[in-house]
Amino acid sequence: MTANSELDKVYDPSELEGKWYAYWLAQKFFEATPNSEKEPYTIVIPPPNVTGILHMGHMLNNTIQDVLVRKARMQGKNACWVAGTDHASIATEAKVVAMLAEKGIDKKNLSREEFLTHAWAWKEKYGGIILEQLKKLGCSCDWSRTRFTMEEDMSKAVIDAFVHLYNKNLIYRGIRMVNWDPKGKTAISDEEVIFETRNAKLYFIQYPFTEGEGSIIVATVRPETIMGDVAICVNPNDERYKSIVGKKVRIPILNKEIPIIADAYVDAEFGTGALKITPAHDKNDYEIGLKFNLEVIDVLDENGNLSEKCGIPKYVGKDRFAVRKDITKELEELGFIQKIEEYQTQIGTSERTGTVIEPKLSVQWFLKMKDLAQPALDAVETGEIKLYPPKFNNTYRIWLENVKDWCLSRQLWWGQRIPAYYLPNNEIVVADTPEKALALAQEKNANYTQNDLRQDEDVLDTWASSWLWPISVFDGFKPAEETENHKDFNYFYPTNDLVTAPEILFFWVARMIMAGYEFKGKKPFENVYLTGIVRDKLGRKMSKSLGNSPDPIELMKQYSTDGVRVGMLFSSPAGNDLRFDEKLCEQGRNFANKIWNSFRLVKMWNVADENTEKTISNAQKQRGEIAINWFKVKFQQTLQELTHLYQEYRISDVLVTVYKLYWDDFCAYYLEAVKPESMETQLVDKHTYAETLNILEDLLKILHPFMPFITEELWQNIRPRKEGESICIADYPVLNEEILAKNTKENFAEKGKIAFELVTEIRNARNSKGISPKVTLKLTLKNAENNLENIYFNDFLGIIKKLTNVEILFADEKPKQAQSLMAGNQECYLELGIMVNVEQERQNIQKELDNLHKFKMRILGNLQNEKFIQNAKPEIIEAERKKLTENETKIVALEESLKSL
RNA sequence: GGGAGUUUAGCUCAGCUGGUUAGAGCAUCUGCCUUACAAGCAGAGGGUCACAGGUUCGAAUCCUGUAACUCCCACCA
Repeated sequence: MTANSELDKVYDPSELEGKWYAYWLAQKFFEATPNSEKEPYTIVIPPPNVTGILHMGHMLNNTIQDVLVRKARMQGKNACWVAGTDHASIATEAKVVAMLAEKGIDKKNLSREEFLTHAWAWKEKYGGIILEQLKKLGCSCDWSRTRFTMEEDMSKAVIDAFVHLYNKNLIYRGIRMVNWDPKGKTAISDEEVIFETRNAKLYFIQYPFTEGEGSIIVATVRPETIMGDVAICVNPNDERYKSIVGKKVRIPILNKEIPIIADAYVDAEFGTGALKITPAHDKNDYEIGLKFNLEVIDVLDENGNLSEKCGIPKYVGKDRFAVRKDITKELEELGFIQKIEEYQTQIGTSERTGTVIEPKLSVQWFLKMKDLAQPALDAVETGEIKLYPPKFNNTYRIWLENVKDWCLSRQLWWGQRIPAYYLPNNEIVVADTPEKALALAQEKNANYTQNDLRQDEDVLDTWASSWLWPISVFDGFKPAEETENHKDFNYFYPTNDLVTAPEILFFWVARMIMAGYEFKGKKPFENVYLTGIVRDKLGRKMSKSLGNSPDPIELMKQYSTDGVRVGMLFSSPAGNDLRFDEKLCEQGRNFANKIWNSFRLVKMWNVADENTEKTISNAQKQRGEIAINWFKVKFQQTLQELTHLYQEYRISDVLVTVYKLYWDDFCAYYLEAVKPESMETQLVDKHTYAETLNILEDLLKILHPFMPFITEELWQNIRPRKEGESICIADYPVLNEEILAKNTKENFAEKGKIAFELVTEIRNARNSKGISPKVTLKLTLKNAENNLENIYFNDFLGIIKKLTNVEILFADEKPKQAQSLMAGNQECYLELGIMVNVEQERQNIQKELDNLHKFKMRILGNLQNEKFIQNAKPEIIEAERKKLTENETKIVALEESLKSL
């Protein structure tokens, strides 16, 4: 009875995954507490939106984090991966408003408190979904540390930070042009505006001169804002208009007089070369308005409807786009429209609500960024913080050098309310609690009571909490006495690696760096790994609206979680967009299956005892011995490579390297070489068996960060394990210099390479002649002294025999009807047992000789070139000479075979 | 408009400071139900390294120009 029958032929993850994840949690393997004897390794998750559900971007991102964390944990570090969610003020508030609307509740009819009650209820009900999904992905987060950016402590940190910055005079209130989202009724940041190319119309409107005949024609896409016009601007060098600068025109319909001014900003080539200046509704116009000290007339209200100020009662309260139509019609009827052209323009829309953004003047809170940016700039410049790939350094620098002040306020309720209080005389006090605010107020006037204080209605931008994330998750803002003198913070901060999408390099990464230096005088992390964007096969970004994103949970069901994790990481180097194809997951699944079956094979074997040991042939034992030596070297060399690749964060290269080691070297060569001779007894000697288990165990360990579930299952079954043991916390293999040194002496790796090349040649010859692998062929090695020691790779002869089904002979002469093969410098003859087509064989050899001669000419071209000898590095010249010798040996051998045909 | 990046096999990507006859995986083709795995085994074919110049003994690699694509920033009404 073999173990074979106990194990399924196909890897079935359905029960394993849940079982092992539960075990890991129960054993608290992922929980980390400060321990001065262990080196910490910390990652804070980029907190997904609390409204979020897992998408392919998360899959990529979190798989990478888990690989890093699991590896660090196995390397004995105190690995701490902090998870949590972001309150995402706009997105969440939008969802809650929509949910309420479905129930027939209008936000307008709710008080702030009522609304927040609904919002919290919603959060409690739906907020944790994504975290549960991350567990499915196998993420080894310390769930006991899960945070939410709006929980009390976290919010307190945000408020404290605000007060700190305010007191440093870095926060100010200003009238600014902001991107107004009329649907969300909030200002949004530049980064949240998406420009879309849309078809629009360009209206050519006449503004008649106040004196004399004629008019100036202005091209605009926004006729509904003419009531907000305060000037017409032309380029000072524009010959057409030079004479009229300083004159006045009348706004059609409104009949208001405005001046013609000149400024170099205006492009004479565009439209008519005349621009209407509407400071309240265009950023550039606003700038010009400031320069010329022009009035600002805001003709729109917060809903995007025309306001009282527009001066035409019938339009007041009407939607901006409706008014555009109406006013166009009216202008046309009155003859003010010269023409209307079709026009393509970039229109800013809100990332969150999709509405067309309205540039709007409003009072907002701003954070001065210039000083904060400097340390962040330096940190990356000096390499104190490293970005992977480094190509992002440039983008980062340029952005920070031109950083603009950060608009902190949002006209929403879901978020941290701005801790600013207005006094009856409109003075402002800022403090973290109403009590302290009152105290401050009373310094101004002792008679003030709490009732005199009116708190600002706005909340802070979501990023005002996320930028503190690496600090606040470790309670870095809490007083020392509440946190055992910042025990967690001091131990886990600065964190090690941050893994995130390049889209939020500025929103989030740069700001976290600023916050780190500003509040703690220390960087928040050392390395930033920027992932690529996950796209579909056609290169389109995956999005809900396109419906081109697969459901990650379904994928994991179909291909196993390990399979999908592998699929995500195959060929997705840092910073490169990933063109996702389910084929990749299939490949991952196949790999899992391969691993599964290699394990089955080993499980089938029976270990020899004292009695049976002697029934095992020496040949089998010898093969085992050589294969073990060879593979151990191979493993060490790979391990060396992996260290290097991990250091450079080349995660997919790590995966591909391990994949090849497992599939090609371990399965195709090692296991095939070591396999028992007798399929009845399946006997292997003790030594081979023990070493095979060791090798398998090491392989599972280096695979574990990528494929946590299958590796745990197999690791648990390799040998008996005790409760509380796990591959999660097993020691990651360390480099063994001894094995590598031994190899330099004995050349296992190189000998194996030549031997396996010969194997391929033999198989190829067999294959091309259509000879079944079952037929044993004769392989004769040319060997003058008939001395095994003369053959460089003699240790591997047994393995060659096993892998190719040949009988190995020695002779000086080439047997009749044999095909010549070269293994390194060793000439071999393979008898295929069929008539060799002499002419065909001659041609083959001749072709090979021609190639060798061509190559020889190239080498000689170098070696006979004086300049090459003068300029090339000695080791290059040496290499060329070696090539030449090898080339010549091969030529001699082939010429001999040609003669003997 | 400004800046950055990319372009290597049918596809996705390696190729570090110039020095093997340019590599891998997938896909394709051929042959195999060979005593773990057909989600597999064995083997093969496939590239003027985007294009044009230049530097060099030597260029996928460095320089210049051109083209295509991508991203970021700005936003000509």
